[in-house]
Amino acid sequence: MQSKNKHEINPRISTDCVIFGFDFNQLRVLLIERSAVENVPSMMALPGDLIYEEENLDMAASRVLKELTGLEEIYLEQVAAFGDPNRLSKKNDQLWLKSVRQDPDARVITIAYYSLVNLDNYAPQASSFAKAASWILVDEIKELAFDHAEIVSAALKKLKDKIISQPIGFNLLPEKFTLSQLHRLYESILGRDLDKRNFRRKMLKLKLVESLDEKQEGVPHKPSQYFKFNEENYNKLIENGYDNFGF
Amino acid sequence: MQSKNKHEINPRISTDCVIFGFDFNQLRVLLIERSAVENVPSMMALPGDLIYEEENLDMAASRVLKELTGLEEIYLEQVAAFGDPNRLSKKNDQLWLKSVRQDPDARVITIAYYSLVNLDNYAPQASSFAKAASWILVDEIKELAFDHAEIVSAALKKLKDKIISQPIGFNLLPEKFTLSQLHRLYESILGRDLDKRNFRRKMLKLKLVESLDEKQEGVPHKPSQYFKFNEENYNKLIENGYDNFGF
DNA sequence: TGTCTTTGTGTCAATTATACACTTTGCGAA
DNA sequence: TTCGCAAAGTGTATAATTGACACAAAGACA
Repeated sequence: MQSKNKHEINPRISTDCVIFGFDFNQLRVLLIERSAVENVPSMMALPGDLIYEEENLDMAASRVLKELTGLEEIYLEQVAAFGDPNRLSKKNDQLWLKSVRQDPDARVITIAYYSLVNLDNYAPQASSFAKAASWILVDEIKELAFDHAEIVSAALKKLKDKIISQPIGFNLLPEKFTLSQLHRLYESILGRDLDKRNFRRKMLKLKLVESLDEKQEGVPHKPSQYFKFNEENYNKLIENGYDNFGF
Repeated sequence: MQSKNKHEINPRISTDCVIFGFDFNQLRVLLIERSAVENVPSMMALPGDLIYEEENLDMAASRVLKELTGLEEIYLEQVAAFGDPNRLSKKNDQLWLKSVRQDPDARVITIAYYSLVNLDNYAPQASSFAKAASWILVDEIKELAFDHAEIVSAALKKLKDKIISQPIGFNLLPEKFTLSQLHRLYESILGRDLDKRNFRRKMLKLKLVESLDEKQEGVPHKPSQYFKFNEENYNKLIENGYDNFGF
């Protein structure tokens, strides 16, 4: 780690956050709008910024997320580092950087993080250099700034892998939820249908949810039972090394 | 990504490589020996160094690995980024850095990579600042420089996750191998026993190995059949989204 | 020819995965 | 009031997979 020569550089380091949210129907990602500058239309991007001196990477990701979108207290997990020397060199990205950055040609390596939230609990408030922050349907993302589309894909893959092997996903739901909501959540993330009866059977057998004495009201169909997440059983399961949730 | 203030830094970026090798019995990791300096005994470390300007992260990892150990053409996969501001600040690490680095206090964020090789095919040759490079049993690693023990743990966890869900591991074996060797390989990585008959049944059903018309010779017991990896079937399996190898 | 060592093999029971369709509930419109 | 609607909720049969378990076969060597 100590050799020195002309090739070496001090690149800049940023973090970008891929926050997935679920609106009871579809999976969305929190994106900010990059301001339009001369000849460059505005464009959606992941919330991300450079890290600070005294921060570790996790802290940097949390801070940046809060600064750009107002969201805080979100558990973030690392996706990967993205460091292609050309990751900022698409023409529009370059033009944009030139108009807003002091050192537009500096290489930037980014550490991507992801998380899952119940988007009803988080109303993003754009600030700092973000012009807007909003929840965009994953399926409708077209072009993103820099290599952010690639980062979103990598984060989504990570999320799929994780939800297959571990019963996460309860963070995305409100305190009380119905099994149909949970079912749709899993289908949204995995991008495929899951049999309703088999899904319910599995969930109930694991005892990760317990039914409340409360039903939906005012719906024009049979009201569904509300459930809550049983954190105690979840912790037991994880302690026992259970890592095959099996979807 | 463009705000500017006093907190921001240009840290240095390195890569560290966790190369796992298998000697037909146990899992080992390729470590280099960090030179002793005044008052600091020599210490084992992962091969790692700073990245170059024009390199992407994968290329940097390959180059660094080659420079320090002579190993090349190894497929490396990212583990994670490690960027704690104090990751280089253990006392002995600091003393060592002061004696060999021009800027011992610079913060260094490292991108860790890992791989698996058949160690018979790779005889490490220490060079550059590595005093020695050798294959150390994973179970016998004691203290490593910097946060490298943490990095090895993270890489091992990644390797386990991967070998559970995907039939990797053939890269670790010679072109022809016996099912017992493959069996021991899996047991070494997972750190637990696997039933011999069940293991063989699963391997043969997946058709990832095919038997050769060749047996062991000169062994003082029943000679075992040689097999080879069937790459075609492996690719088919991966294409079909098969991701539950099931160990 | 006997002993040693590792290879190689089959079955049964338990668990898990998959496929599949109808009844129930409550609302609101006619 | 009753009818239709929409989503909730429920059971079973079959196939596939897992896990546990013990002994015979092959070849080397003494």
